[in-house]
Amino acid sequence: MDTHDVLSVSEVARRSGFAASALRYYEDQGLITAGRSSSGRRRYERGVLRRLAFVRAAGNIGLSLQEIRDELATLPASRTPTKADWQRISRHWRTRIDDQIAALERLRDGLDSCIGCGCLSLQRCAFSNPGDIASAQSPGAAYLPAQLRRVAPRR
Amino acid sequence: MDTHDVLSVSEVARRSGFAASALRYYEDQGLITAGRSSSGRRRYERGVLRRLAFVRAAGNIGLSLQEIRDELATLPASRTPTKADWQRISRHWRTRIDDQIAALERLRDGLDSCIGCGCLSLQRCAFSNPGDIASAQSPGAAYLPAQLRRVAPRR
DNA sequence: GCTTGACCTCAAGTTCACTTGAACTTGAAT
DNA sequence: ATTCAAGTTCAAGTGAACTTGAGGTCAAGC
Repeated sequence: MDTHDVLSVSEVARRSGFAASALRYYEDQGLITAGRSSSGRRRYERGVLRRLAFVRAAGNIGLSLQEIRDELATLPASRTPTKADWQRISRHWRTRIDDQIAALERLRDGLDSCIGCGCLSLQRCAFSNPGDIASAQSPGAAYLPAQLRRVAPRR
Repeated sequence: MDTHDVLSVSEVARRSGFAASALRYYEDQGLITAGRSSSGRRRYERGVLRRLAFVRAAGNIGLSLQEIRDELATLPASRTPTKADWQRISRHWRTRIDDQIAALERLRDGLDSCIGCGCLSLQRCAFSNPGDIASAQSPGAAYLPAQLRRVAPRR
């Protein structure tokens, strides 16, 4: 079924869990590459599965396809990534995840303090203060990291 | 500047931090309401600022506009929400945030274990296992709650 | 009386990450 | 020989959450 370590679209789709259309899209976007058979069909090297697993994992921590492509570009295209490669990337991801967690914790704490103080108006509440009201003593809406945040555009 | 406790679009935009176009959109979507002046201009009651702060906060924890509308609908439209109203909602949000944090922590732990074990292939790694490889001993990609997850469609 | 600026409506555009559909070719099996 | 599944390209559609643009109204200030 697998002639020469080369995979068809449907095989890659099945084994990666991505739809064939997504694979074509990713190729279009430069995240993966594929060779062609004599009749024009895509032929994937097995390494593509590693890249796709990477894509999924990166997506799971909230990276955009653009960012994923950039990060994939830092992995040497052909050879299997070294431990150093992986550690560099995972440090990056780890930081990102930590930031997200910290942001959510701040959000939760803000919510808790809102319950505690019973400030129902939400207007002077640090939890969602968008810069309303002259008494801007709160730190503003700096609870979430950019990717999660929906902030009042400053002024 | 504020005649009779009534606010213009630009005032609400400034004080809520939402663009005027967003305010019109939210009205269209039934998240807020506005009266009209004799010449057809929007006239907002001050309460709209509370609702908008609510919208922003809810958006920050990842609720869709649809969900926000549903939750706003559980607040009695006219009167100021009671402490009980707020506690019911905030319990809901609190749970949601906790889930998100827990999901990210699992993701981080998965990442850490990947660094530890040096499994560069990402293929049998629980961190991003998309269901590839017969040795499906890992729990699958159940790391993130639905809203954050990008899972391999099962089969 | 005229310009300015704030406002109005409604349709269409934007971004992201894909999916869907139409129209066509290929390789293998019956 | 024909039928079928699997593949191809390219254009257009999807949905969420808005924004932008065109074209028009209205009240106030000079």
